[in-house]
Amino acid sequence: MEKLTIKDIARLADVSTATVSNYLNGNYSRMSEKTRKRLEDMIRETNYVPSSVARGLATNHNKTIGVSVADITNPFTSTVLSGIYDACGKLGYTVVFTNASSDSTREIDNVNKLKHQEVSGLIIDPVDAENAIFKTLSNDSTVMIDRQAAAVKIDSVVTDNYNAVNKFVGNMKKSGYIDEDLYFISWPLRNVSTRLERYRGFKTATGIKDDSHLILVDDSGDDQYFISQIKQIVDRKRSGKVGFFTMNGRVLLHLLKAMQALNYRYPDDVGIGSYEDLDWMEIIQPGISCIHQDSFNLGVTAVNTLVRKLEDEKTKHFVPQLIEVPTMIKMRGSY
Amino acid sequence: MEKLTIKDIARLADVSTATVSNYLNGNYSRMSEKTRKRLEDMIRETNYVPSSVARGLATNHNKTIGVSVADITNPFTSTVLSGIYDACGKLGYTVVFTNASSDSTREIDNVNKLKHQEVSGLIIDPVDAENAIFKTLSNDSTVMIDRQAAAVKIDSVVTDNYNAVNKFVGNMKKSGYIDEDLYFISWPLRNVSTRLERYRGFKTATGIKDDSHLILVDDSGDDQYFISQIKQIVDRKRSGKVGFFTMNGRVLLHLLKAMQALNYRYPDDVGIGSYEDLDWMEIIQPGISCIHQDSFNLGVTAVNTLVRKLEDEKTKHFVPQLIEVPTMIKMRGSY
DNA sequence: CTGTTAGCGCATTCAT
DNA sequence: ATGAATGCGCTAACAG
Repeated sequence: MEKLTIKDIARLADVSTATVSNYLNGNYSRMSEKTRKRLEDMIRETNYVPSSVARGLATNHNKTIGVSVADITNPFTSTVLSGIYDACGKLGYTVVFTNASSDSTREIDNVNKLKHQEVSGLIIDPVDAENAIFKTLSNDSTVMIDRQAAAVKIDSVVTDNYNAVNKFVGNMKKSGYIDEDLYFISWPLRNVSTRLERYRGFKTATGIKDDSHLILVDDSGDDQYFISQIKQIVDRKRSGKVGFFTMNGRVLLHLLKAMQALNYRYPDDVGIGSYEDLDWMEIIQPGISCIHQDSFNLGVTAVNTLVRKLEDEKTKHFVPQLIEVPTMIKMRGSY
Repeated sequence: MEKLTIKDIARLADVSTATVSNYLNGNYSRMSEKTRKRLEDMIRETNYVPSSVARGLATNHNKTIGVSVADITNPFTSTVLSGIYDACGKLGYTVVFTNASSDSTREIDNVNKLKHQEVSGLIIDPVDAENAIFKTLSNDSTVMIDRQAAAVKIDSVVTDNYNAVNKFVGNMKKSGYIDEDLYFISWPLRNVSTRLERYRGFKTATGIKDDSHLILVDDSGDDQYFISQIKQIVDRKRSGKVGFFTMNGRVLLHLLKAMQALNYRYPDDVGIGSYEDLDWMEIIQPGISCIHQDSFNLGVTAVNTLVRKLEDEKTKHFVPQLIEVPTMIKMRGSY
């Protein structure tokens, strides 16, 4: 199958390329009903599809959006990407994909590459929302996802981290946990907005002002120190039971590992709650009560707000907005 | 920042665009050492990057590869994609991403879109490897991943499903399980090569010829029938313990759910093994012994074999190959 | 309503 | 060693 060009179609339909071009772009008012039909048939018969590359060159707008994700391996991220792809498809956009593997340096490379790739717009799920590279981006053609910068200069689509945790931990209190025996477990905060916001929600709910109830873990090294902290907390509990809230699924995994090592069981020995809802959380015994986020919708929303900006010719220099996507609490009996 | 073109560089360096073009393409033999230096400096200073769109139009080879995955939400898939992206980056290729969401119809759309997108090559993680659409693709510019067609017409990079399961189940036998009490749990086979191959490995290991030891589940509906089957099998066991091998992580999740319902515990009441290694498998108590596949490497291998074909001008019409990536057995005490 | 023409940014002969 | 000219496939005035 040789590739047809607009010239071929023009010749076959006995019109000029300009007319074909107009047809392709829906400018039907600029041709007779007859030639329109003729082109319609011609194109269907020949299965002709215009070259998006050539079109991109001519219009400087190729209907592709560049995506940079922090870590595609994260189940949250892949669902977001799924939403992005779906929404793009519906709007006729192509997505070129980029992955930072949680490395801020690679994130910079990715954004630069994407900029030079001449994409129409950018969606970024940032490793580091404060990265200087983002200051080189215009809010007119980019939106951020999940993590927001302290000073939002670019539209950001995020989950309602603060409110969700505030409410969830509030529920824990209602079922008997006291402030002094509630703890927030997280990756090192490192100025990452999701962590900060969720923690802020925890602090509001418990009224704890200092960081004495903040426990940190990370993926590197063993968990010896972490395990000893958990033990100490449980040993010194003030009330009947300690309640832990983990910042996400992987942190929860660390907690479960530690509890295993210490031979603690939930919900009897301690109570557990978590941000993020992963498939295994409803299978293990008992299921984990958690905050479920609609990550697919996050992706869709990002695309829609981006494309709205891209295709809105008149108004430019939009004022940066923070768009919060609601979450859902799933009760499964882990506290 | 306005965008520079090859013309600007030519003017600034006081040479013709042809010379700049030659420089960009590494044809240094076609210019003096002096102008070469000049261009080098010029380009660095101005931070000029040639337009890949324009280049694509001119050369009809845009250094982008199109990827169609069956389901980006699958952790296996996202790791593969990660490998694909990494390898592409190293080779200077861009990836345009497409997701079928396990829908064979969408897969067709994706492939068509990609073909018309004028990508240089295609990597496909198929929903249905037997899809007729793949017969329209040339082996010279595409490779398949994970699932293979019965008659391999396109290079396919897969894990060594058959051998891995054969060996794993063999190990189960060595530790006491008898053929009659070993069962293979799977999604409906539906001609999906990974399922067929893994099942074949199971049959070879156990010597069971018929399908009496094949149990099917799926994600739709409740698991009542499945649960009753499990119960029946355990009730009628011939030896001390029944051993189950699940075809992948999600199937394992169904089994665990059923066992919970039946109040069975592993490794005491029954033994468990699985294909696929997910993070929660080493956390739950006890950990799940399984077959770990290097999915990242699968992606990398796919890209390398694809790009080798794309850039090998002389030989075309390669003979389709089946490339097997080795797996690893992780013992964790679930049987 | 329809056709002509001049680019878009780059690669590639063919001259010089 | 270097440059002028032409074309890749399409869009966008501008004519007619």
